Formats: sequence, structure tokens, C-alpha cells
Amino acid sequence: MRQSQLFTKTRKEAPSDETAKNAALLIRAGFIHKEMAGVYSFLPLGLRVMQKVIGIIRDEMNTLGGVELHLAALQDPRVWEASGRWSDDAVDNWFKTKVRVGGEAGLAFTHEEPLTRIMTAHIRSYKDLPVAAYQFQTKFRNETRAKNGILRTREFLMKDLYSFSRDEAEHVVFYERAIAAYKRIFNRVGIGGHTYLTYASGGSFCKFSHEFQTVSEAGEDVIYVSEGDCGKGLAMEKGRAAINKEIWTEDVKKDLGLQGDFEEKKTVEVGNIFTLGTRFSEALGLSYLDEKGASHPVFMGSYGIGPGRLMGTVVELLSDDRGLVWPESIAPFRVHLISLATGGRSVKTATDELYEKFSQKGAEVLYDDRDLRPGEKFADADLIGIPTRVVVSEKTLAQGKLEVKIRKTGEVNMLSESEFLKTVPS
RNA sequence: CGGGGAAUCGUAUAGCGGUAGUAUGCAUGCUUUGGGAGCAUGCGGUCUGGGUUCGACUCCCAGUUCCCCGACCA
Repeated sequence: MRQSQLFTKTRKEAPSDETAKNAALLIRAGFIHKEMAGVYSFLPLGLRVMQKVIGIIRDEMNTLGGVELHLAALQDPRVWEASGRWSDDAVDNWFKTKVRVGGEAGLAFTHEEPLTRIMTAHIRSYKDLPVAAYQFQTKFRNETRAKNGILRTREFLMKDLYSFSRDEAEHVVFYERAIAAYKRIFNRVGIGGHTYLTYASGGSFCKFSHEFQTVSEAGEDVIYVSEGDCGKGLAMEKGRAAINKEIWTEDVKKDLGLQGDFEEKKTVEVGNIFTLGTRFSEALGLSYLDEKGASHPVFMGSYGIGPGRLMGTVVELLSDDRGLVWPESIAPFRVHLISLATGGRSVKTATDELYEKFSQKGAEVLYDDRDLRPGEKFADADLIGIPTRVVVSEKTLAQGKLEVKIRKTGEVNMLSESEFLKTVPS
């Protein structure tokens, strides 16, 4: 993409109404626009990052055996009344709206009920199980307080996957595979090393749920982590034992067989997986017949990740004082090609040709073809944070090389075109 | 939802009971060109509604919006 076509402008100064680093930087770099408290629009660069994140999650969900669908955002109250979650007493962050000809509709804050109801039309037999369905869908939550930029918003995209199994044993097999898939996701977006599988409250559904908690000062959660071998269970990988503060009690510690020293860490919840059991299948009549013709409620699980929150968390962790720093896997572009206008027409022509070559090779290139001074282009490039910067100028043309700079490390190398092309991921 | 703070050109900010300023951005011109160039000219602003006052951007009240702390987050 030619940067002259990109309408978004960068800003020198952070907006005064954002104290969160993630939103301040993303707004300065033109990735997002704040509509109102807790509501953000995604501009072209932000959308590209979001799509990369979605692509990684989708890939892992497919590997897990999930099938993608897209449920309605506008919700029928009746299905929520059936589960007891329509009333404001049960769920206080509903956005509800009136239907003009009568009645109400809700803006979905999650999708257990509607999907469970849909499944009653498709799951009849043990032969139909297990199944897993997922979607990327906008969720609405009427939070009393939006905060931390794009980490906690009233409207946000969520990947929610729901599993349907015959019984708990079958469910657990899937659940553990889901944990593995989630780990791969966080590794792939570059925050795996900072992310802990954490025991958390199971709410009204089960004893424990599991959260994926990423260490960051921007976090809202507190977890206790032990780097030693100090317990057993799903979250008790060696060097990775973690418990959410909300369930940090003597009973739980005994229950999980915890011992040794635990360190307190502030974290962002980047994923949460739940064993739902038969809570919704019983309420909505989702059952199957076994081999003997006996009816059983379907055993369910739910698995969430917010791609926007994940993106914000990456910004919090990887940015530096000059701006964003994207990992290759979710960068809006892989290469930021910059021509220095100081070189006149020959530089411009040479860079145009290079851009065509890169594009033909399928490389994702943002080409700064704007007629600006070098300093401004460099500052913008640092702020936008594309992993590799390639500069073409009279100087580089004279050497017959390209100046290749790595955003993350600041490392600069003079490479020939063919040397560089070998390193460009297409 | 409880508590605290804030609202001034597009953005970031100063200031005063009596003609609203700076920086940046934007527009135009000239000079510049490897880390957000220089000079000149121009465009552009006091959240809304009441009240006090001869006079309110400034003081008071209410509303709205935003931020922060806490609570909540199925």
C-alpha cells in the first residue's frame, strides 16, 4: 500500500483523555479512533492488525476442530428468559433496546443461550457429538466503567468457541486440547512468555475456570505465580503455577496442593475458558440419545479471547518510547519502504520499481511515497512500528544497496536487493 | 454505582470579572532536505442551560461528556 493513499495522520502528542499507553499510542499512530468512552473504531492500520490476530486465532480454532459460524448480535429475550439471564438482577450489563412494533431485544454480551438453542435443531444423537463451533462477534457490555484504553470496552470483538460433548470425560479431552491451542495463540502473537495459565473462579458453572493472564502493569487482575514445581493440575506446569487472587484462599490452596513461595503479579486476562456442564443444555432442552436410547443433556464448555484486548496487550508489552513495535506475526505490514525525497526523481523512480517488485513477490509493504522530509518519515515509521524499515536514498543508490533497519532492535544493515528479498516473508 | 478531578482553535496547553494567548497542525509563498526544518502571511476556539454582575471564558448552580480510584465484571 502506498502511504499517500492512507488517509490516517499521525500525531506528535498523546490525546489528553487517554492515560492508557495502548490507546494513546494506537491513536497517535492512527490505528484506532475513540468514539466515546469504551468504544473504539478501527482504522485501516488497526484493522490490519486485528485481521492478523483473528487469522491466528481462526487457524488454531480450526486446528482444534472448531467450525466457524456467525450468530446474531441482536438477541431474542425468550431464550435468555429460559436460562434466567434476561433480568437485570441476574445480568446487570445488558444493553437492551425496544423493538418498534413491540417487545425488546438485547445486544449480545455472550452467546451461550442462542447457540445452545440453535444446537437443539442439530444435535439429536450421540453420533452427532462432540462438536465445537466458534465465531468472531461483536459483544456489548454496559460496563459501569470503561478503562485501560482498548483493554476494557463496552463494545468489543470476541472469539467465542463453544464445545458440546457427551459427558464430562469427553469434555475434558477437548478442554485440554483447547488449552494447548490457546497457548499456541499467545505464543504466536508474541506474548507467550509473559502469559500464565491461571486457576480462576468457575462462577456458577463449575469449581474452577482457567484464565490466560499476561503480566502487565496495565492489567486489572492480580495473580499469584510460583516459578517452582509446587502443585499439580492443569495450571500446574512446571514453573507456571498461577492462581487468580479472587480465589486465593486457604481452602483452594489445600485443594490444589499448593506449596512454596508465590509471587504476586498484575496481569491482563487475555483468555478465559469455562466448563459449563449442563447448565445451558438443561435450561434450553439440548439433549441427545445414547446407544441405548436414553436421553442425556449435552455437556458444554466455552472458550473466549478478545482479539482487540489481545492487540492492546501486545502494545502494552512490546512498545517503546518511540512508538509501537509489532511482532512479525501481527504487524499491519511486514516492510516499511521509505524513499527519501531529498534524492530527487531517480530515487523516487528506483523506489517505485522496488515497491512493484516487493508487491509482485507478495510481500506486505507500506510504501512511504509522501513528499516529506526524512526526519518526519523516520519518526512516523518508528511510531507505526512495522518490523522492518527499508530506506532508499541517493546514498543507498550510490552503494547499490538498501538500508535495512529492524524496528525492535534498531539494528541497521546494508543489503543488496537480492539479499534483502531472500529475507522478506511473502 | 460511591468518591475525586477535568472541560479553552483539529491536537496539546496558558490565562483573566473588562478586546483569549502560545505551540503544533492546516493553507499560501520563498528558502531548505538522512531523525518531526526556517521565515513570512492566513484560517481556526472558551461543552450546554440557568444564575450573580454594568459586564462572565473566568464566579455560582444544574446538566452533559471525559479521565482517575474503588465496587462490579456471570
